[in-house]
Order: sequence, then structure tokens, then C-alpha cells
Amino acid sequence: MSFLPPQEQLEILQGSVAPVDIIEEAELLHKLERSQAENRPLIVKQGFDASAPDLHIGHAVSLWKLRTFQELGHKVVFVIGDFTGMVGDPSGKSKTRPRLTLEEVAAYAQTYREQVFKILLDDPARGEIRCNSEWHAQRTVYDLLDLCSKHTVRRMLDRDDFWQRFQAEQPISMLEFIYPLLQAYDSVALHADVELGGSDQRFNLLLVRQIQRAYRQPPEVAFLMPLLHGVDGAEKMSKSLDNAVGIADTPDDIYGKVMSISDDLLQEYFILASGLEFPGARFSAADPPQSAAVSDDLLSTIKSDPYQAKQHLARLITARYHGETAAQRAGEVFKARFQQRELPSADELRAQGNVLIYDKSSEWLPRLMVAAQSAVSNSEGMRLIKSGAVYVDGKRITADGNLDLELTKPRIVKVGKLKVFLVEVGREKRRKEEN
RNA sequence: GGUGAGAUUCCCGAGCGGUCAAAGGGAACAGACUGUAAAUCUGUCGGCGGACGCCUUCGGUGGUUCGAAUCCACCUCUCACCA
Repeated sequence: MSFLPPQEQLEILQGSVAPVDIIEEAELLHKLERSQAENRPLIVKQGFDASAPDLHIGHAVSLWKLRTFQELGHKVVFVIGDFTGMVGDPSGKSKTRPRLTLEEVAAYAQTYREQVFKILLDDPARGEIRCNSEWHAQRTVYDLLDLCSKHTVRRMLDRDDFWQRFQAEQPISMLEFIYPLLQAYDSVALHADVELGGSDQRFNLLLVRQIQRAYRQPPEVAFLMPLLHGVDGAEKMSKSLDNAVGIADTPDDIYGKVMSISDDLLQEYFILASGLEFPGARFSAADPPQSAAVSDDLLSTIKSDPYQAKQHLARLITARYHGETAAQRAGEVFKARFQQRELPSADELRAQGNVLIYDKSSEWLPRLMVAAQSAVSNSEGMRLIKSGAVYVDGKRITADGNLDLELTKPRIVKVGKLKVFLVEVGREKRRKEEN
């Protein structure tokens, strides 16, 4: 294994997408030098929460950076926080983190594996997936106390969200204080040289460095990557907030979700998610990108014709995960469906699995919508009909008419803008596949 | 351990014996307008085979009442101050 000159590696790593911050850059250079001198790859880790196994294009921002590390010859360790997941989190802010069973953890790990290697190089020498229960599960109370002794409450409260909650008189569980320590220990166990994380992980990663020092290890370099906003434009992208574009989503979904982002997000998405390179573009939530960061052409398109720019973006992002052909087709489907408002054909719906096989020759519409998971309850179905959201075979249904639907032939039911399904008569009843 | 404050529907938050499925705001969903953008306007926002009525909900368990989110007791949890 031969490495590029350290300075050159550093420049590549700072290239597109540029990190928000590297703590400390000089240390990274030093590590790269040692790596070359000793002919040893750096261990580059990133931790992921086990509770949400679907990776999205926000995660992808740092995954692509991990890939760059791989291409430079370093070793990436993708750590799944299954141990903390199995313990569960009693407080959180509002949601209780579910306790995971061993089986669930195994399933999640598998899901991660499938998705991660859409981006990372699948080469055992350069990338592996580890679960942190591997080392945590065997540790004793003594070890835990030892770990706790290396930090103080005062310093924990330095973390902004803890401090906010403390000030706001909201609960902070002891567990929440200990989690960051456990996560920090992951890096100790792996002897990590570099850790990637979102820019919101600054505190946690700084903590890792301190803990590593306490265990007499050289501190890892914290490589902070910009965060991508969710498609709602309000919060950072997150599956649980339902504003995420999953890298395993279908081409149509990726395309459609990108089309639904706010215009204000265009530049951010181009820089962070499109795969296009913008030399010198730095990005962080606190520090919006310089206008000059994006090429003049693109910038003027974003300004003068955001719709066209967005289509371009949707195409790029879709192609990144599904290839050019699929992206193009997704674009055509999108135009037909949302610009010309065409219904998808029965064959398309079958191909997508949006089919409800029903065993009665007639059914009350709200109930049918529930069966197709287009409504949560009959009441909701009724409300949707009243508000004019429901079409059958292209015709709007009104609430005063007869709501029993004859199923003597296949019917196409559309609920709102996004949900369409085909109802066919058949003996067995099958659930529409979730998206 | 002591004292005080508090727990309301997805979130915040009003309600303090009936007129409460519970004000108001946010989020969300739907409709109009559009570019599945934003903004705006409108409607909906516990469940029930069809909307008349019925059922379940206000931290938990009991109780007082014809009647309880509202009063009482105990419990659980949160926060503050004191120790």
C-alpha cells in the first residue's frame, strides 16, 4: 500500500464536500505523515444510531467523505450503536427510544450493510461495520465507573442542549450524561485516528478526544461535516421527522422528494448532495455558502429559474443512487404525473406494488382507503372525501353521493396528491406495499 | 429527607364541578392558486358502516357527587429551593 503525499491527501480531504471544521488540521497532517512513514492506514470511524437504520442523503454527506478516505487507502470503521440502543433511553426529550432486541440489532446491521456499501467500497481491508456491544457488553461496573471518573458534570453541562434543558428546568437523565462517555469509549476501543460526524457532534467529538487522552491514547481528529436540512427546510434531515430522502428510496421517490424542497434549500442541496464539485465551497448552517462558491451559471439559474435548477438537482441526486437511466425515467414520470396530472396506468401501479387485491365485489370507499393504508381510519377517509381529495378513475368523489364502490373491474383510487392505488378483485387480500 | 410548583389530545398551552372530544398557537393533512417551491386563503385535525347518536381520552389507582380534566386521598414522575 502506498499513500499519496500527506499534504496532497489533506487537500483532497478538504475538497468537495468541504468539512465545516477539522479539529485539529495540523494533527491530521501529522497523522497522515505517520501513516505514510509507518505504511499503516489511518482508522477512520463514524458512529451511527441503531434506532433508525435507513440512511438518507444527509448521512451520505459524510459517507461520501468516508469513501474519499478509503480511496486514499485508509480504513473506515462504521460503528453501530447497538449497545446503547439495547439499553434504551428513558427520557429523551419526548420520545422514548425503543429498546432493541438482539434480533432487531442484527436486522439493522444487515440493513446498514446493504445501504452503506452503496457508497463505501466493499473491501474488508478498507471498510468494516462493527457493533459497539462487542466491547461494551463485557465491561464491568468498575470499568464504567472508571470511565465516568474521567469527566465532570460541569463539563457535561457545557454541551449546549444539556445547558438549555437545564436552564429550562427540563429533565436530563443520568443515562444521557453517560451515553456520550460510552460513545467516546468506542474510539478508545478502536484506537481511532479520525472520526467523522455532523457539525452538531462537535461537543461529543471533543469529548472523545479528552477521553482518549485520559486513556493515554493520542486524540482522534474530529472531522465535522455540514448538516443537510430535511425536505421541509425546517429541521436537519432525519428519518423520524419524516423529512428525509433515503438512499434506498425508489428513483421516483427520490426525484419527487427533491422536487418538493423549498427554493431556499437549492444551493445547500447542490453543494452537499448533488455530487457536483464546487471547489472552495464551504458550508455550514451558521455560515451560508458564499455566492461565489457555486458556479456563476448554476447560481444564476437558481435565481432566475429555480424550477429548472431543481429538476436538474433532482436528476443528479436520483442518478447518484440509481444511475442516469433511472433518473431520467423518474423525471418523465414526475412530469406526467404532476405537471400533466396523469394517473399512472394500472400496469405501472402493479409494477410498483401499489395494488390492493380485494375479495368483495363492492366496498364502502373509506374502508377501502383504510385497507390500502391511504387513510388511518374510516373517519379520516370520510374527511378526505369531504375535502375533495379522493378520485376514482380520475373522477372526484363527493360526500353526498353513494360511497360504495363497485369492484367489478379494476379501479384506480387517488387520495390526495401522492397516494394512488389500484383495486382489483381477487380471492386473497394483499396489503399495499409501503411506498 | 423537608418545603413549594407541576403532569391536558403529535408539540406548546388554556380549562379548575355540568354548555369539554376539551380555547389558542405550532406541526400535520386536504382543497384553491402554483413549479409536489414559497406566500396566501379555506377546511380538517380521538374512534365507530355512513355521521344522527354512541364509545374512549386530560400521569396512575381509588373516592366524593345525579355529574369530575376540574374536588378529596394515596401513588408515580418532573422541576425548584433547602439539607
